Amino acid sequence: MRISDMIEDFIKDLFDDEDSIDIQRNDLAEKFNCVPSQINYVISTRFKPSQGYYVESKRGGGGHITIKKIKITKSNYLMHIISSVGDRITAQEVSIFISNFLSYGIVTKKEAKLLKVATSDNVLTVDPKDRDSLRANIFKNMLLNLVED
Amino acid sequence: MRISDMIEDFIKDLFDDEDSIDIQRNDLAEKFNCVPSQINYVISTRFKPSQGYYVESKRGGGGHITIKKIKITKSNYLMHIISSVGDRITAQEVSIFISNFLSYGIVTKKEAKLLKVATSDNVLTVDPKDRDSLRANIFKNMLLNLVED
DNA sequence: AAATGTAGGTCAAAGAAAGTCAAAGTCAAA
DNA sequence: TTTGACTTTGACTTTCTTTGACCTACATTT
Repeated sequence: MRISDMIEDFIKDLFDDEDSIDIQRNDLAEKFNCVPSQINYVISTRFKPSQGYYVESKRGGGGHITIKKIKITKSNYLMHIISSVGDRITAQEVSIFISNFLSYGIVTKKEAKLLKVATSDNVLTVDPKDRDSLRANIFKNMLLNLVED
Repeated sequence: MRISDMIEDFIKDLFDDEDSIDIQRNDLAEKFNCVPSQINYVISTRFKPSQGYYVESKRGGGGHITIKKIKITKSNYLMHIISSVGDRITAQEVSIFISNFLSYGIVTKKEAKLLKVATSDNVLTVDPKDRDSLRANIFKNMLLNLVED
């Protein structure tokens, strides 16, 4: 079995009822006798939004990586959307999603506004060729955090 | 947990209904077994004026540090933040803003999560040198949408 | 007024994590 | 048997925290 797979399993076992776990990259790397960056590899390939995970981290003394698992019990509608959105998405497509969310009543008006503004062309002041992938990223991660517990 | 975080929490707990507190740098340092300048570090990273606090101090015998909470209404508060955020902002600064929003009760938990996600380093997959200005943009625009009509 | 003691302030170096990226390796499928 | 996707590795980078040496300001004595 590959090291990456073992690390993946190990991390998934840490979610024992909890829906959020904390790891230290270096500790984990040491436990598995691999380079620290392999932990990043595992996280970026196996704990993606499309797989229902949200990741954040902090560097420096006391640094750590937090992985949150989204419970798919109730509203798997959002989860379904998240995994169906690819690597890139236009503002127009996002806006269609959002109006559907609104009409299904799965987001509030305010949440809809936040989603919209954070993914709008005006706000995403980056090279246009990179905009749709940045937007996809922001959109999916925001949706992850709207999934009900 | 980091010492700096414990000191931050300790200080925040001192605001028990009061909107102004007094501390002695050396006492606090001793309580937490750290060097006095660590108190300055905590204050300068977590209690900045732009984050809704303002700080004054006095040296010499009977010296002390006073930290005051800025008291204003919700939309004024947001407007204050929006105008005080410059062209660039780090994820850390945003995250402090957000925890203040939460403790002032001016955003819901979900809104806080959305703000955080849409401005986090992990999600803003752009050239790091452009990240802080993109973040400032997204953040300020999202806040504008939280201001009550 | 000068000296002394008591606070707090500053800044840079050292330390502690995590992130990035590309090269090299592996392995199955075409 | 070549190709291409996936994995492993490591050098280098960035971010955040901790520490300490030295500085400045105020108060109290002499």
